[in-house]
Amino acid sequence: MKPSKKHCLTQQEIEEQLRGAGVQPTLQRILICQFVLCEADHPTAEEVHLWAEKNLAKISLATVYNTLNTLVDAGLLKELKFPHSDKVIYDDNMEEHYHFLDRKSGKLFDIAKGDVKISAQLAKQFQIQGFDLLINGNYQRDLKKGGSL
Amino acid sequence: MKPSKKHCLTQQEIEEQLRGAGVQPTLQRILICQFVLCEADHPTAEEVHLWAEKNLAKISLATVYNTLNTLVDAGLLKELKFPHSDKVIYDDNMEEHYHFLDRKSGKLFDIAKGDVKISAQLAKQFQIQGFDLLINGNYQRDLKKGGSL
DNA sequence: TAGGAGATTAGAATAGTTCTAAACTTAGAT
DNA sequence: ATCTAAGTTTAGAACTATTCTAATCTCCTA
Ligand SMILES: [Mn+2]
Ligand SMILES: [Mn+2]
Ligand SMILES: [Zn+2]
Ligand SMILES: [Zn+2]
Repeated sequence: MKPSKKHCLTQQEIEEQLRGAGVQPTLQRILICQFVLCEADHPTAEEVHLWAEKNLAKISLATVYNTLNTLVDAGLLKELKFPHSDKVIYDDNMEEHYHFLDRKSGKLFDIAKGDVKISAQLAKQFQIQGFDLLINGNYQRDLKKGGSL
Repeated sequence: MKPSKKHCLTQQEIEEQLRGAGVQPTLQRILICQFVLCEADHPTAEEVHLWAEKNLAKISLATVYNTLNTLVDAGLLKELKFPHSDKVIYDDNMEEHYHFLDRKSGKLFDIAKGDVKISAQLAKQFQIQGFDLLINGNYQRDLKKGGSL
């Protein structure tokens, strides 16, 4: 059970994705995509920048922000903000979905929309268009099956 | 149907509330409470400050922040943050409740917890402790009964 | 009616992000 | 291959919301 690489893409595939989204595939953008599209899990801009520094790339912080914003505008990334932090986090899961926040670690987990049912009985003035839901609680790794507390 | 004053309190009552919560009822704090507990609806610190300036009180911005934080710590106010804005908003509704955001106006409405049912079928690793829910959509004021679109 | 805790204040500091404007790179058009 | 214009990267300044600092002020109490 190794740290699942999610979806690994070759440099070629990343370049195609960028071009397909109308974004020039520069060296910096390809590198950042390698991280945010393949490796990272809900990273912040700061984390992207730190990763770049450690991985043979000196990319300015401005470029990190520029690139992340470009990817968001191109529809390859979503920008999210949660109440427990001031930092924007970037999400490569483009499905509509919710999140679970582990209070202890601060780690976020994707929750499929279908796993949650929300029904609201509101006055008819309220025309609902969408829900932002953050579930918070405790994430218990390594839980044995049928474990009593 | 006038702009319902929610719950109007006399200066005496405010002083009692403050003292009861272990907070010294200074002039500045009483004034700010008059606004946040009686008049305002999900205000930001900036709005509290602007209101003070217009209402015969020159209160420094630092005091506005100090007071709001004091009221939060004393349990008279809740501090909320939503994804559509960087500013903290203060909520005098101390019941657990959700919010509806009108996309057009940016206005927030309280939604009673009982009006919404949330049920999540998650893996047992996820031990749910609470939900942060923001419903967004369109608020249609002055809706006639049985209105077709 | 002093002493001292606590409150207020102006302004500096901070954090995350965006802006500015100059330098660099690239993609075409010759 | 060369030129040019458009697009990209960059360092650092600017910006916004909030907190901190440290001096002054207020108010309770002995
Ligand atoms: Mn953005
Ligand atoms: Mn606070
Ligand atoms: Zn996600
Ligand atoms: Zn509320």
